[in-house]
Amino acid sequence: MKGGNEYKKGLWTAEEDRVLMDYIMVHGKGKWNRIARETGLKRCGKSCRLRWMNYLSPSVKRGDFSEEEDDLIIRLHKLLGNRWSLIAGRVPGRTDNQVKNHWNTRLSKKLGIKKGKSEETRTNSEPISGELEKNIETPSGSNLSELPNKCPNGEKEGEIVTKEGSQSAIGELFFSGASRRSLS
DNA sequence: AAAATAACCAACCGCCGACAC
DNA sequence: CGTGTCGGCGGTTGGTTATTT
Repeated sequence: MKGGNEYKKGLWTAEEDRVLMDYIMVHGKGKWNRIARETGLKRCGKSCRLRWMNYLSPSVKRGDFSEEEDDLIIRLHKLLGNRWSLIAGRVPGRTDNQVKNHWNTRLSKKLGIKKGKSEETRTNSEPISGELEKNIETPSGSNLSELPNKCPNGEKEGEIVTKEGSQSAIGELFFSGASRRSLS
């Protein structure tokens, strides 16, 4: 506390990125809090994780969102509300932070959704139905329920595993998400 | 051309659940 | 079994860039 916290804040430098990359190449992901201790990097574990997840990970796609991605996000948001990690898990190459930013800065505007009334986006009168589920398609055209998890290198991606035999991927999505945080 | 404003993006913060000790 | 630590999530903020006046 006193004496300040030894962790650095703000934008990452190329050198810090390199140290983080090197560590992950050798030790793999996880154990984020060890990174600072073992590499001398002056970043807390959370910051390292965020940097990797949102920027350094090879599975992160950069650049503009395509029309298909926009559409997919809009549909998923209708179903899931602000469950950004769940939504991002269904949008290949996009992170929760990217999806969240994209939504807040562009899509919500595009749809005329006002900030501050979050539940506006998921009206109570709109049940999660099989109809909607059918409408969710990935840019590649495959149905949501058969979408494999992203992350080509086999990294575990969130808690959403489309269990074989599961009749409703949406159900899985929804409840696994709902279990994390109380749905207010 | 300069100043003001808007838009965008990266990163931080606080909270919560899972897990190890 | 209780406590502490860690990882993950969603909301929010701050800095930078683009656009408008």
